[in-house]
Amino acid sequence: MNWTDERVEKLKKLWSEGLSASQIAAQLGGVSRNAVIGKVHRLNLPGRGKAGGTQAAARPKRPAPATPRPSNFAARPVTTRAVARPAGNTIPKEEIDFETQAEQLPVPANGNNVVVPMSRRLELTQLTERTCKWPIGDPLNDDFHFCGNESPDNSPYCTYHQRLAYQPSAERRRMR
DNA sequence: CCCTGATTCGC
DNA sequence: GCGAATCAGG
Repeated sequence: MNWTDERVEKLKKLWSEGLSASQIAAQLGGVSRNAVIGKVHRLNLPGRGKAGGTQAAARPKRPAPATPRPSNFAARPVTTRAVARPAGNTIPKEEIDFETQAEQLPVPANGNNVVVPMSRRLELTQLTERTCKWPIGDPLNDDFHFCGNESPDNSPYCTYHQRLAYQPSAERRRMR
């Protein structure tokens, strides 16, 4: 597809709004994210400094053409060190007042321990073949998003939303 | 593996 | 000028 003036304008606009190259490519259509990035560079648009999700600056221009290795020298064993990390926590502030918790979760105690998974809050343009496409929220609202959790094989939904989507007759009868 | 942007280079 | 391949990083 050609880079018409309109498309270039849209590119500039979306890029300035901070959308990622792949998102822009998805909106423009007919181009890859590489094409978008290439065009951005050719237009001399400001790249993404440290914000959003890119670094890769100050790289050596050359990937080192060919290593002139002395034949009497064996390849040096690269020593990689594993550093112990502080281990980030994912503690969801459990400050629940036990006297106030009249009703915790509406989970039916009929045997299945179904837990509503946390969604990844993906936007439409970020969905891939492996992401759950279960819509959450009002499409007219600006907090509309998709589940985005991993879906098995080629299924459009994750294992949780699969059940909601297809509701096996046997399971449906047991409900409520 | 998913994603991000950056760079190179044959076309 | 274009963008796939590749690279580097989260």
